[in-house]
Amino acid sequence: MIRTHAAGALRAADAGSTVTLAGWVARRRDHGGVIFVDLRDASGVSQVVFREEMAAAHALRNEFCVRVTGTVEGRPAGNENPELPTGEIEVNASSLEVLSEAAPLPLPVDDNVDAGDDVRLRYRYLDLRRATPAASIRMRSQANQLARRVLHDRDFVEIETPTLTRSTPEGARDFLVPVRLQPGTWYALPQSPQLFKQLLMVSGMERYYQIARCYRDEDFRADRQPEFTQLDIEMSFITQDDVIELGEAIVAELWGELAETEVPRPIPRITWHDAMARYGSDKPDLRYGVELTELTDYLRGTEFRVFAGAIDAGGYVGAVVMPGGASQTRKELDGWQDWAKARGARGLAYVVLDAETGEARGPVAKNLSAAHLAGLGDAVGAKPGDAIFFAAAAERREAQELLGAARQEIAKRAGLIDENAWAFCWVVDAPMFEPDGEGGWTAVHHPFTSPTDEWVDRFEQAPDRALAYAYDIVCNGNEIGGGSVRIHRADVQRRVFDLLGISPEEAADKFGFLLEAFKYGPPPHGGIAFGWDRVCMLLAGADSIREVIAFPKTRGGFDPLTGAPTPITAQQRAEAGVDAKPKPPAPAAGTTGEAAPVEMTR
RNA sequence: GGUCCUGUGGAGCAGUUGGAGUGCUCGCCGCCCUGUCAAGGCGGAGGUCGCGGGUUCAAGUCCCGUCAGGACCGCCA
Repeated sequence: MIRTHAAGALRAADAGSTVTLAGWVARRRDHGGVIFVDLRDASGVSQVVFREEMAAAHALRNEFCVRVTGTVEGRPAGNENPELPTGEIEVNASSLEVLSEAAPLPLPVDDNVDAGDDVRLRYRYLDLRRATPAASIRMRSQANQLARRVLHDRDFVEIETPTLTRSTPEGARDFLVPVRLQPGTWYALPQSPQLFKQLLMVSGMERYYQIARCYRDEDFRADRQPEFTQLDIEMSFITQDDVIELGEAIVAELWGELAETEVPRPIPRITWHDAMARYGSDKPDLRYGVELTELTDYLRGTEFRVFAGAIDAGGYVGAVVMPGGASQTRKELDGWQDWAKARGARGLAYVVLDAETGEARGPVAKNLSAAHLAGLGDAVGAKPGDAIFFAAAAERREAQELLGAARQEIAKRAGLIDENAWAFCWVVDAPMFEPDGEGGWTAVHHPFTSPTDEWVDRFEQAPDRALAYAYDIVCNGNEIGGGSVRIHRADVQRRVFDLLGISPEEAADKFGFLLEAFKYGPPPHGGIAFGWDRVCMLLAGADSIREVIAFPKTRGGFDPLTGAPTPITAQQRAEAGVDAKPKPPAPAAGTTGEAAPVEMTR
C-alpha cells in the first residue's frame, strides 16, 4: 500500500505517530504562511497542515490526488473541530507528492451543492466523491450482504441465470439482442428470472435466490429504470405463509440494521379488496388514515346525474375527507379540478362543511337532497371545517383509484405524512384475472400464479372474483416486493391457459420448455421478488432509484456519461444480422416424403 | 403518446409592467495573508439568456415550434 493509515480513522490516540495518507484535496485554506488541506479518502477526512517550508502546497487545488507523509499531532487548544470525527488531531506534513492533478471541476464536489441530474450523471464519478451519493451506494452494498446472510442462514443457494434468453411471458416489452451466429434470430433480455427459477425448483434446488438484473423496455419513472435489480427468491414445498415469513425476516433485517427500525412482526396483512375499498390503492400508504367511504347505497336515489349515472350502471360512488379542507380558497378548490383532469378524470366533485355552522356548501351541495346533505358528514366521518371529495364511476376500481390518488394528495397538502415513519403491510388475496378490454381475461400477476384453494376448482365460474395466492409487500405506499405460489399441477395450468385464451400450441411455443419440465414431478413451489432498487432507495432516504444506482440512465434511456445508446457502424449492423430474415423452419427429416437437407458438419 | 415544471458565464440561483448581458453565492486566474475548518482581503477573466422562428421601435421576459432534464398520466404481470 502506498499509504499507512486511513484519513478518517485517525484519532487523538494516534498523536505522535508518523503516517502516510493518500487521497483527494477536499478543501484547502491557504493562509500564506500556513496551509490547511482537508484530505479525503474513502474512510473520511483529516486536516493536513503545511507550514512555510512546504511551499509546494500553495499549488494544490481541489480534487488533486495526493500522498502526504507527516506526524499526527493534537490540535492546539481551542482549535479542535467537534464537527469532525478526526477533529482532535491534524497531520503536520513533512512531504507532499502530487499523484495526479485535477482540471477545474465541472461540478463542485461539495455536499452542500446539488447540481442538476444531467451534470451529475455525466460526471457521476465526481458526483460519487460526495458524501451523500457515496453513502447511498455503500449502503446498497450492505443491504446486499444482509440479504445474502439471511438467505444463506436458511440454506438458500445463490444461482445465476441467463441474461441472453428467450422472451418470458411478463407483460412488458422486451429488449432484444440480434444473434450473429443465427442471423434473423434474437435473444430477449429477461424481464425477470421467473421461468428459470421455477425450473430450478423442478431441478430440486429447493431454495434459490439471486440478485438479478432485469430489463423492461417501458417508459421510466423516478422509481423505474429500463434495467433494474430484483432480489429474486423461489422455494419448494412451501405455502404462502412460509414465503411471507421469509420476506418479513429479510425486511426486518434490512430495516433493523440500516434504518434503526424494529419492524413489527408479523407485518399486518390486508386483502387486495380491502386495500382498494379503504385506500383506493393496491399499495396503500399506511402512514396516515384518511380512509375512503363508499356511498353507493347512501346516495341511491339521488337526482344528481353524475352520481345517479354511476349507481344505475352498477358502479360506485365514494368519498374521501380532507381534514380542515373547508378553509381552502376558491382557487385551491379549483386547483383540485385541474389535478383531477391531469389524471384523466372529468373532475373531482366536492362539498365543504362550514367551520362554524357545519352547513354543506359548494357546487355539488345544491344538487344533493336535504336529507343526503344532513347525514353526509356522519356518513363519511367529516367534521365542520372539512372538505369532502367525491368520485363516481361505472367501474368501481376507476373511482376508487381516483379517490386513492386524492387521498395521497390530501395527505401531502395537509401535511399528514410522518416522514420518519415506516409503515409496512402485505396486500394478499389479489384477484387472479382482470378483463383484457377485449372481452377476455388477462393474468393480474402472471399465468403461473396459483388460484387459492377456495378457487382452484372453480375459477372459471367467476374469473372476475377468483383469488390468487399472490402477495405484495408495501412500504410507505411503495410496492417493494411481490410474489406468488405457483401452479404445479398440469391440469390447473391448462385450465388457466384456457381461460386466458392461450392455446396449447401458443403455450408450447412461448414456454413449452417449462411445461415440459413440469411433466417430471414438479414440487409445489412459490416465491417472491423484491424491487431491490426501491428497497435501497427507501433505506437511503432517497426519492429516486437513480440515487442508489451507480450509473443510472436519464428518463430518455440515455446515459450522459458514456453517451449510450449510439448508432452502430455498417459493419456492426451487417455482422449482427439485424436485417436478416429468419430462415423458414426446415421440415423434419422424412415428414415431407423428400430427403431433408443435411448441412455439412465439421 | 399526453399534461405540467425547468433551461441565464464552470456549478447553484435572482432577473419587476417588454427598455443596454444587469445582479448574487461558489468555483477559476493573479496578488496578499501563520490557526483555518463552506477561511479571509484586493483585483481579474469568463455569456449564442438551450436552439429556431414570430410579435414589437425594443424580447432573458410575450407567442409558436423544437431539443434537453425532471414530475405525473398512459404503459410497466
